[in-house]
Amino acid sequence: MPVGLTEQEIERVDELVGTRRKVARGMPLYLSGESFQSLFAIRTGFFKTEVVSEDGREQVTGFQMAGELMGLDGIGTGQHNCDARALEDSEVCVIPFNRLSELSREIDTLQHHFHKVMSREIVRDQSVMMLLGTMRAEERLAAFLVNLSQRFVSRGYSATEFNLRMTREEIGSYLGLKLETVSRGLSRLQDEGLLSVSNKNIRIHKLDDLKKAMSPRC
Amino acid sequence: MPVGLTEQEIERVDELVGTRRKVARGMPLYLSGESFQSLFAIRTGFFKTEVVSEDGREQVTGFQMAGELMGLDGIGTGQHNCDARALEDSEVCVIPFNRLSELSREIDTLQHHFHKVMSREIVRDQSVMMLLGTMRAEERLAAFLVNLSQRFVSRGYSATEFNLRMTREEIGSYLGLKLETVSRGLSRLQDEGLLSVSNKNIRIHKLDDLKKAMSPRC
DNA sequence: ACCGCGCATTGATCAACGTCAATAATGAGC
DNA sequence: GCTCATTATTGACGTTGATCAATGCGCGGT
Repeated sequence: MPVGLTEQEIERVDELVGTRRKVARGMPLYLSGESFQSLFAIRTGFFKTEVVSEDGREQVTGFQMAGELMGLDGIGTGQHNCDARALEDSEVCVIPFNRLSELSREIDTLQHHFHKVMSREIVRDQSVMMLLGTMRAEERLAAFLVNLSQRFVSRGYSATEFNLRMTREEIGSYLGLKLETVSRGLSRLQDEGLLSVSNKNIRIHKLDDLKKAMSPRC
Repeated sequence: MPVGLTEQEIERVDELVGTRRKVARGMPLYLSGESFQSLFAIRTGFFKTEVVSEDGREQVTGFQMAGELMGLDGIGTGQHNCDARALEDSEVCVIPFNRLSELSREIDTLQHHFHKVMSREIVRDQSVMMLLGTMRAEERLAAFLVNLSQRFVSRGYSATEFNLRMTREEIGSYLGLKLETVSRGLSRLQDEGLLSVSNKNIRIHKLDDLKKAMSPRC
């Protein structure tokens, strides 16, 4: 993943990425409480991460797609702090964390890259906090769809047509809304002509207006 | 901060912490957009961090007290992504990030400690996401006060009596509530006999019940 | 291909929280 | 110590999104 490495360094980073692991749709990659040993880089597929609080509340904390790194939350305690579950048949690279630590002591580009990835995860979480703390239901939905669109396009897929891999309930959990509110919100965005929804298929007609819909109404 | 270092290592970590800096109440430690150079460890005082979105929305993303580290969000982009502002006259240690990087390549205890701190920040942010996404107003307030209480007690202060350094509006921003709702919530917790509020002074009478108030009603 | 269950949509009602407003209390600065 | 601006409290009312409920649809699994 990092750039600017010598041939030899690239080789060593390659062998760091030990094994691959397939995860069938619905199956966990790891569960909260399990001992943390490795990070996981998604090769193909789609995941959700979910935290469960002591009193039984559940919340989806993120959706991860190809190229993204999972498991960073486990470093602090040595145990995973959330469940990671595949939303479709997926494959990940297993990155043993102690080997990553060693190697990043020798290759400073790798070290720097790793620190940046962690930092960006913090910034991402803070923008979700902002979404949950200040946005209204329809704004949250618009922000969610625009974010997905951007991530798809940066992977070479269409910015304006894609399939949701998650249910309305999972979207709602992520956005701090009930599934009915998600459904109504999508219908409303459709009525406004910004997009078409057919089950999990989304076609965005007016991406600019959808971005505007992230801001407070008129 | 890390433990288990040799004499010599401790010395080197000490000289890593270059200078100290005082920040008067209300003054910024750093602002969003400023070039990121250093992390800051709080020696004394109290801070808030606040993000401002493009469309002008503001949200307090955290309150930091002595011993806590600030600035991690800047590593990813090389620019600070939030404003950090002192809520009372404060003093911080300036930790130049490139020197920390170098030193953590040589002292693996330091490296590991730093990774843990970043990871815990991610976990903390996720628990705030859960608070914002699933809790009701009074539950959020209870969780906020219990969290403050725990952090005070771990610093040797009273778990049951302390002064809030922030306004109702700042609490509300952090908890995704309006200041009136915060005020009403505190009054309600007082009516229920769980605590006494007198402006910024909080006395918790029933810490156990306050913890229970974090869970869904009855 | 079919079946059945999970998922989605939509409506009606309600509670929680936001908004607007008026007043009171505090404390920072002179 | 006084004053004024900031902060906090409380009430009345409005809006948003949750809840409860009923129906329809689609897709995964056999």
